[in-house]
Amino acid sequence: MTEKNKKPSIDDIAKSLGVSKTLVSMVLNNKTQKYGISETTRKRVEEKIEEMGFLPNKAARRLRTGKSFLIGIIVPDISNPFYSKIIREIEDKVQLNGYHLMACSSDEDSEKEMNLIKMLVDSQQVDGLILSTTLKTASELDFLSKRNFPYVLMDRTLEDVDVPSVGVDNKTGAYNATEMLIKAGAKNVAMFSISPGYISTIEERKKGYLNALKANKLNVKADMLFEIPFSDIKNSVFEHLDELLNKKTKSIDGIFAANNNIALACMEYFREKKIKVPEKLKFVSFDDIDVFHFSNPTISAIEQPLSDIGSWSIKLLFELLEGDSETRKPVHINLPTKFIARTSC
Amino acid sequence: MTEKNKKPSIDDIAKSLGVSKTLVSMVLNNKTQKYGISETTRKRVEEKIEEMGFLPNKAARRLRTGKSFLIGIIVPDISNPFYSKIIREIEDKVQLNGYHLMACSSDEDSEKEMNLIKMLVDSQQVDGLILSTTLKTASELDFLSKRNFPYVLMDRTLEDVDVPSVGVDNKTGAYNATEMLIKAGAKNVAMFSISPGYISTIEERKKGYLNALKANKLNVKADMLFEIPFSDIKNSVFEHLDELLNKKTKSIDGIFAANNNIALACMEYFREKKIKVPEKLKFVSFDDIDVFHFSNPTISAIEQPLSDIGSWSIKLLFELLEGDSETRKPVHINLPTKFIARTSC
DNA sequence: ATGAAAGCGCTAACAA
DNA sequence: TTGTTAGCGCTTTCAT
Repeated sequence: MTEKNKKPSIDDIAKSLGVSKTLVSMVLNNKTQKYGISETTRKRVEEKIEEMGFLPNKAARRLRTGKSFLIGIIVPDISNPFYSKIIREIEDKVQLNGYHLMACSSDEDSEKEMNLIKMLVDSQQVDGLILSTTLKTASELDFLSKRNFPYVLMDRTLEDVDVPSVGVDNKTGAYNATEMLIKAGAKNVAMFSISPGYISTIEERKKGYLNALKANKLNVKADMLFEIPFSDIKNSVFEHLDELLNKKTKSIDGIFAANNNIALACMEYFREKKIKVPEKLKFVSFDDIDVFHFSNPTISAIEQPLSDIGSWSIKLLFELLEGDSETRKPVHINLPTKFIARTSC
Repeated sequence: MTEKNKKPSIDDIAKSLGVSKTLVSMVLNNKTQKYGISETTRKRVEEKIEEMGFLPNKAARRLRTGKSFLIGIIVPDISNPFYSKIIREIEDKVQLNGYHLMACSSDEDSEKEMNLIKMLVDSQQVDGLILSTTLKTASELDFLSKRNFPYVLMDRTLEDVDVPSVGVDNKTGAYNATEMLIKAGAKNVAMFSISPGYISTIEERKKGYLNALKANKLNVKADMLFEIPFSDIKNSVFEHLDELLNKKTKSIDGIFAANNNIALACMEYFREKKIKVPEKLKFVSFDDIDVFHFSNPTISAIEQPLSDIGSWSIKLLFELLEGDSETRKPVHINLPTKFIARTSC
């Protein structure tokens, strides 16, 4: 039971070399130039580090410097392909800069999200945060802004918040989607939105939908816009469809699904109940996923530039971290979506 | 520019209460019972903590105790739905125990994986590791075992490794899949495997495939088993299919895809080239994903119990962490798969 | 029932 | 060009 297997510390390196740990630390942090350390000693130290398999203890470094080289990211659900693809993009990018990622799911629950934020910021001490937020108001994030804590909003934004954000043009996307439904002949177009309905992306999509109805002189009735609760999507979608499709009068003939989760539930319904799409019902969804490409019928969808969303988010965050942007006004990136025409409308 | 906004430390709490930080620490760690701290002081401390919004600095705690309450998980690709669903399951479970997750992608690259392991273990000091490994031999992980570092193998296992593992019965799954192809009338069944081919799950699937051919007295020729490189799946699949389907003699009439990535590439080919499935070609895949359920045709697949894989993995890891199992033999969980019959075969 | 003090491994200000 | 030292915030041993 010797202590031989203990991991070497910076002190062990220093002692076995007969130098001070300051020196080792300098080498570790590439500050040999700055302090005019000779090439030879640098090499000697580097070799010893290699030889002993030394890796700096991040906890100690973190405690000392206050920097963790950790980025936190919170999304509603890391297993939703929309988010997992974005996260993957970000993972690759942060690695390049020596950072690492802690990704968490909020389940569309603001309270859970606040807890995650606090744990990431105060306990784990991440250096920055990327938020696809479920929060209602910017004020809930005031404590971050007050501390000057670097974070960016991704996908979803908030009113009156003074931080960088990146998202897509949801309103135009939804407008196009709805219009495509109408052009395909639908006269009675419902939208299946999702709750909480105050989420910026959803609000914009609802606006786009309503605008398209207006622009095409269709009945704009609030009773054609349904909010499906996130926690019970399938049941809720099924109930609504049961009702909407069995109405004697003015049964719907078009549906705009606000996201991929809802679309999948609708598709499940169409399958089970053998609803003919697009004959009986035109259909289009926001968020393009693999399923839409292969399904029968294939599903027209609004595609979002996932990797751009990811890379812009982390780019803006790094700009914040690098810092001299103190006074600059926060950037807001609004990326275009793309309508993918398929057979469902 | 006052220092007011600085986060409170344990010392701040102690001072503002006129007690020692030992006391505060005890309260923080629920050791008031153990040390016989009075209920009243405990309450007083707790209230102050609440009032000042104090959260313990994990870096300091980590440095002091050597425990991070972090679990690392490495999979080939966190955006593959197979893994992202497992990770999600684990995320929920670790949270319950006060742990947090750092998930990383290895891209099927052993070197990258080794680097990730080192960074998670030595630098981030995660308390445990869940590995869906791309490594070739257990010996590469010897340094972990030697240190008695807690980790479990998930999905993929390694020969002669003395740690807990959880996976599914790949051989039987592949056997069933292949047999279904044969029962559906295929006489010339190819398998599209993936490289690196030494991965345990893939090896087992290959064995299952070959066994099924033998058991059904079909030609067992090595030239019907193809290894698709992970980094270039689509092109490789397309090339192989181009060749296999345009042979004058004994063209293939059945394909077993080793995983969902490969299956998607095949399906893409079928679409583009208008290959009739199952008429011209029977098809079945390992890994069930949403796409298979909705596609045209729907794709028969071997379903793996994702949430069980996740929950078993973290359960076994926690058993390791909780510790008194020193001498116990490591558990190996082998979960059953399920054949989902659809129209592709 | 509570406090004092050492020390985890590192960085950075200051000394030499 | 290199070394000494203080201290980041916490837990834990030992005192009281």
